[in-house]
Amino acid sequence: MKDVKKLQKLLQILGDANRLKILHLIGDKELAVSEIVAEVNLSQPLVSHHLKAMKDNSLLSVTRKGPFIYYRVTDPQLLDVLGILSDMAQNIEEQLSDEPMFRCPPWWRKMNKK
Amino acid sequence: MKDVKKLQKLLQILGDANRLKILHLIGDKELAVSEIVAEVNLSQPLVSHHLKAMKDNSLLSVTRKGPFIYYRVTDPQLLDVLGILSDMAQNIEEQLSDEPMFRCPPWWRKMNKK
DNA sequence: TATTTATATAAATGTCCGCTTATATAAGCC
DNA sequence: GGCTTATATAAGCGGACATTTATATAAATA
Repeated sequence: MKDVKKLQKLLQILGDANRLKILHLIGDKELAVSEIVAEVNLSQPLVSHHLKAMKDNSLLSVTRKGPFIYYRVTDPQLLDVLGILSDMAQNIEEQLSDEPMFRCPPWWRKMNKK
Repeated sequence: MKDVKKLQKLLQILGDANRLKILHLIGDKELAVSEIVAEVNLSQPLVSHHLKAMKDNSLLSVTRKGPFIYYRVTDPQLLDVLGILSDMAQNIEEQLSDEPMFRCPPWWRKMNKK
C-alpha cells in the first residue's frame, strides 16, 4: 500500500498491446530501433514513442553503438511476471453482463410497476 | 504472444490507483460495497463503477446476501503477482530525461548551427 | 404500500494518451 | 561541408476512460 502511484504507473505503461509486443520481441536480447520497426507493424515514430515511455520508466535500458541505438529489458524478471499475468489473462472470458440487444425506454418499468 | 489483447486488458484494468486500493482492501476477505466505500475515500457510484469493471473482467466475484452485495478476489494468485510487481515498481525512479527547466526556441539551434 | 437502506446505472464532462504527420537531431560516409 | 541513414521530438487530432451528479433498482421493514 506504500506507493500505489508507482505500481499504477508501471501497470499502465504495461497495459498497451504495442508496448507488450515490443517487450516480447526484445525478450532477453538487445535490439536496435530499426530491427523492432522491421518486425512489429508500426511506424518508426510510434515505436520510438513507446520505447521512450518504457525507457523513462526504467523498463528499458539503452546503449548507443555508432548510429544504432539498442534497447534491452532492464529487469528480465519483468518478462517472467508478464508470463504469469498472461497465463491468468487467457483464462479470463469477458463477463458481459447479459446486455440486451434492445433496451427498455426509461419510463417503461415505472409505467408497468406492479 | 497468443492473445496480447487479453493481457493488455488485464493490465489496463489493474493500472488504476483506486482499483488497486480496492483490490488491496478486499484482499482475501469478502467485503460489501458499503464497507469498501467506508474505507477508501471515494463516492459510492465511483466504487460501484470500479467494482463493475473488475467484475466484468472476472477479477472479482459477487455474492448477494440480503441487501448486501459481497465482492471477493476471484483468483488469490492475483494478489501475489501484484505483490511482485509492486516490489519492482518501488525500485523504479522516474528516468526524467534531464528536461531543462527552460527550453530553446525552435529557431535557436538552426540559427547557431556550427 | 410507503419508506429507508444498499447498490447500480446513466448522462455529462474533462483529461490523458495513443497515433499520425511533419520535422529535427545525430552519426557515418563521400 | 553535403548526403544518407538511424532515431528522436513536436504538434494536432480523436477516442477512451475516470469522475461527478443525478436517478434507478432491489431488498427490507414498518
